[in-house]
Amino acid sequence: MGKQMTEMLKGTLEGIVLAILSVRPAYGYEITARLRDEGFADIAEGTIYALLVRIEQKGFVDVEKVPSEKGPPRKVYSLNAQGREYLDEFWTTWGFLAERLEQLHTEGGN
Amino acid sequence: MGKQMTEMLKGTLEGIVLAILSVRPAYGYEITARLRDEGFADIAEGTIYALLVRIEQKGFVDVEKVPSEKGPPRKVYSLNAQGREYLDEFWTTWGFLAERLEQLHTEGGN
DNA sequence: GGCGACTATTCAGCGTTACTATGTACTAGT
DNA sequence: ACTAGTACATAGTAACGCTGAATAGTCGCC
Repeated sequence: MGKQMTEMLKGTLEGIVLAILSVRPAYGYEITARLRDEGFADIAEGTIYALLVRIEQKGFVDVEKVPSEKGPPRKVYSLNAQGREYLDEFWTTWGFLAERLEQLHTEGGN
Repeated sequence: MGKQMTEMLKGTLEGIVLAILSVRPAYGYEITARLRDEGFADIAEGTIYALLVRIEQKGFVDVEKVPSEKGPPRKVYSLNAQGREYLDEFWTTWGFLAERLEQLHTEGGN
């Protein structure tokens, strides 16, 4: 992946995953696959799992272990109230940043 | 500043500064002040200076020392061809990310 | 029954980035 | 002198995503 994208994902990837979980619960492998499908081709699996551990420790998600038909049991994550609140803040922060950047982009001309 | 913003700025702050320089050359103190005016209230001076050193070392900017009427001489940075190219890439990367996030935001409903 | 392919999670070590906190230096006003 | 404003610099820290590898379960094929 481009280094630019790597750095840009810092802080936003967490929001992206929370946003995915806000639609419906999901487990790590599934999230990774979905991100790949949606164009984030090179996000490392390890990155997602580490992120999931982090948001669990922060208390943004509830976890349930569900047996899988194929392979080891899945850890299904679902967004809780605290996570939803944090996601709201995320959208606010993102909105501010996106607005500034759009302004800079049109200002700059190209 | 919120921790969310801090993390989100990683990777984008560099683009923001390059975008500012693409309009016209500027020096560190000036850039910091402008960012403050534009709502990035709590960006530390040290952050900008460190960033400027970085983009200089990467060869994205040309530097000229200009005496100031008040205080030490200014280091005026101007975007060069390589920096402009990198800025283009930045906008492409940013555009992709912004598109994905907007999609997620409307999908998520709130 | 052994092997690869797919599913699923975990972890140690690394590089990059922004923040904190502090220091240096020059000018002007009181 | 002293303070405020201008202007730049840097050492140390924390957070985050990536690399690369390990572990473990299930399935189908030869």
